[in-house]
Amino acid sequence: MTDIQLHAGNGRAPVPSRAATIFDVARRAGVSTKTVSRVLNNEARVAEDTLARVRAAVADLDYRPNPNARSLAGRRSYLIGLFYDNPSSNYMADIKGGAIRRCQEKGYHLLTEPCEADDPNLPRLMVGVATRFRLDGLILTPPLVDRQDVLDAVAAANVPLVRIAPRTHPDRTAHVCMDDQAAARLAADHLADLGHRRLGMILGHPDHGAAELRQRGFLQAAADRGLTPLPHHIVPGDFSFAGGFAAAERLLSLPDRPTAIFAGNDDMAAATVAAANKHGLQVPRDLSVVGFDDSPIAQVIWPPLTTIRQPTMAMAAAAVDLLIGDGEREPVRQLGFELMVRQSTGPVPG
Amino acid sequence: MTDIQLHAGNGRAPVPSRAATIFDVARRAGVSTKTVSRVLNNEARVAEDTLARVRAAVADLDYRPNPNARSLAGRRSYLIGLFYDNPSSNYMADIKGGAIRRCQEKGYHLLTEPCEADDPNLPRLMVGVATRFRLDGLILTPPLVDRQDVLDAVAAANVPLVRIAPRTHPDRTAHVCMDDQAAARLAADHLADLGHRRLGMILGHPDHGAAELRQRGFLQAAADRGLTPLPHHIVPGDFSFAGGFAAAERLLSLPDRPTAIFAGNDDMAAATVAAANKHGLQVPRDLSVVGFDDSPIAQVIWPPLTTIRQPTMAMAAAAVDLLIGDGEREPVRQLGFELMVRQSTGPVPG
DNA sequence: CCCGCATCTGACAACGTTGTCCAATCCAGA
DNA sequence: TCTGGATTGGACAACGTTGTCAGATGCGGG
Repeated sequence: MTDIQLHAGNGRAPVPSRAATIFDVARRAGVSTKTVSRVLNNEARVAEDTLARVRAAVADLDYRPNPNARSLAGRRSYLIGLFYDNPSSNYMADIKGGAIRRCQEKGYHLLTEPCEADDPNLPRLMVGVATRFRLDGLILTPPLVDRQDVLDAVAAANVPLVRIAPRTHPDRTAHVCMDDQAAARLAADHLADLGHRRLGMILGHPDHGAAELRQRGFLQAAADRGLTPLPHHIVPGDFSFAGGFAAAERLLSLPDRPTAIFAGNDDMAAATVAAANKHGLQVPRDLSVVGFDDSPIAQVIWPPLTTIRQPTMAMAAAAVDLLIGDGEREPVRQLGFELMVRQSTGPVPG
Repeated sequence: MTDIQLHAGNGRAPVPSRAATIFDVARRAGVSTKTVSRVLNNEARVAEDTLARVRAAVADLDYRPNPNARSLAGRRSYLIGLFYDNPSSNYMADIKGGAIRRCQEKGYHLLTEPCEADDPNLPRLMVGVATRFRLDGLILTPPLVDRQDVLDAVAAANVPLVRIAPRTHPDRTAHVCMDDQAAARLAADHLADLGHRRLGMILGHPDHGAAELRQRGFLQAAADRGLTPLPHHIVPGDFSFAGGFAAAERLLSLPDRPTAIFAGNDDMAAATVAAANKHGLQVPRDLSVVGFDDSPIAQVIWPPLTTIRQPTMAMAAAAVDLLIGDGEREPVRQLGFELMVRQSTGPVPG
């Protein structure tokens, strides 16, 4: 794990009973508290040796500023809020994980706040939390990202905001996204390449912009191949396992059921595999399934899912970066994707 | 800024541009800020009508106290810290979900902090976060719960602590647990009842107390039935899917492979099912599998897992309750369990 | 009618930091 | 040597709440 031991023996640093304050540091360094504050906040114009003395004192005392006092006095809280209402716990686990990790790296903390996507009070609630905690920024995930009243309220309150995978982005507000449409095309192409001609799709939640883009890419790729999926082979879903299972059952009960199904996300793809098993169908011999996300679930079921790898953790990390923002860069990040061919897809039966 | 409402119309309460402070409330109610504070904190001895006036003012202004100021001045932060280093993201998702929900109900917030279980600096780090944020309490999950240096440091710093599923609890320190041993017995009984006699087990991570208890219960139940599992049918695991997969492969490659496997948790049980599929074995026809936890993964694979339902979310919620504590109750909660018979177990083959 | 004891209320000082603003210092150039 | 601008340091007031403690008020009994 570690390559060099930091301290010998049990010579562990003692845990101080009372945390050091800025006064302790100032006294030890022989400067005023304000100067310590300058050093801590990387303000310019602190003499070299003063800086070194303060740094040393900080290290000696293991001093860390009290975040409450800091955000009460200043305008920063070193806290980022993540609001979400997403049925896919796999997706959210990746989002949270990516955001938390990056926050830790940068000395920030993450406040995760589940909420109700159709709560009319959402703007008030979010702005309330943001202003009270002096949040340094807000991260929104679908479908929250497309609620105009929320966006307006957050903008009016002057709270920095980064949206993940928004449907619309009229004025280049900060967001992180990927090319869902191209990715869906790639998935459909993969199925067509394997010889499948009766293609089915389980759509995502209609409130998510990505759902629409994935559908569009799917249809586009099919059209490019001269295929026209049957209307009743395209069924609604909601990105949840349960919803996907019901949708898959409908598709698989059809007399002319598709030989390949593209599910709007991995949860629904896993549900499709489960439904196939229940119907005595073997994947990929009797049915090919492609998912989307490459979330943990993809490799935890059998057969492991062929899916589009979406860099979910990286997207969340990028969102944090944009918020903490060294400011200069473009407030938009588009990340890449990749088709992960595993064992849930195979040649068309017969 | 202004106290005149800016927009009328769509009926929704407007989002104020600047949050109201305790002064605004005090002025509106015609009392001092201290009295408002009293009301907010449910202190005794506030006259009925004063109380009503203040309550009304609070409601009118949609006032919520600034948490930073609150925790800077007082001793509470309305923040609870959850530290963890657990390989099962399914288990942790339930823990976090249960804790967050209860926190929201009680007006608290949750700070989730992943960390390294073998970091020698953990005590210092945890106490640091706790004192700086004035955390109202700490929740620890396995294997963190059994690090004596952490427990000592936290106790010394006088930070309330609740442990989830600790291995040891010498002095009745606050904790939430379940009877892992009895639950494991139940699982093994179920397999024996189905006629299985060649029982295998994939153990949990040795640093987790629960792993040991589950093993003990398993062996006990076997012994009660006059069965003695072969030593090489009991293989180490680590509660992760990957670890479980490797362990399952070892078991399934054996010439005298078990006909039923009890996995230390659902992640490893799912891995066992996957490994069986890979080896061309059909579950439950050729192999029965029992998991532990009833985490989301149990119903997301095919066949759905027979498993022990552990009330993980309820345990996390109980931990929050103990921390917020109306103080009076016993600082220990033991929650129940249940065998969920689904489709990964069946009669012994042949 | 006044006293004393419960009850209730309010002034003011923390809490630990940052922002504002002015003072001190340093140095080059006149 | 003096001047003025550039640079660095420090005193003090926020920030919004709670804790302390003394003061105001009401009420029953002497």
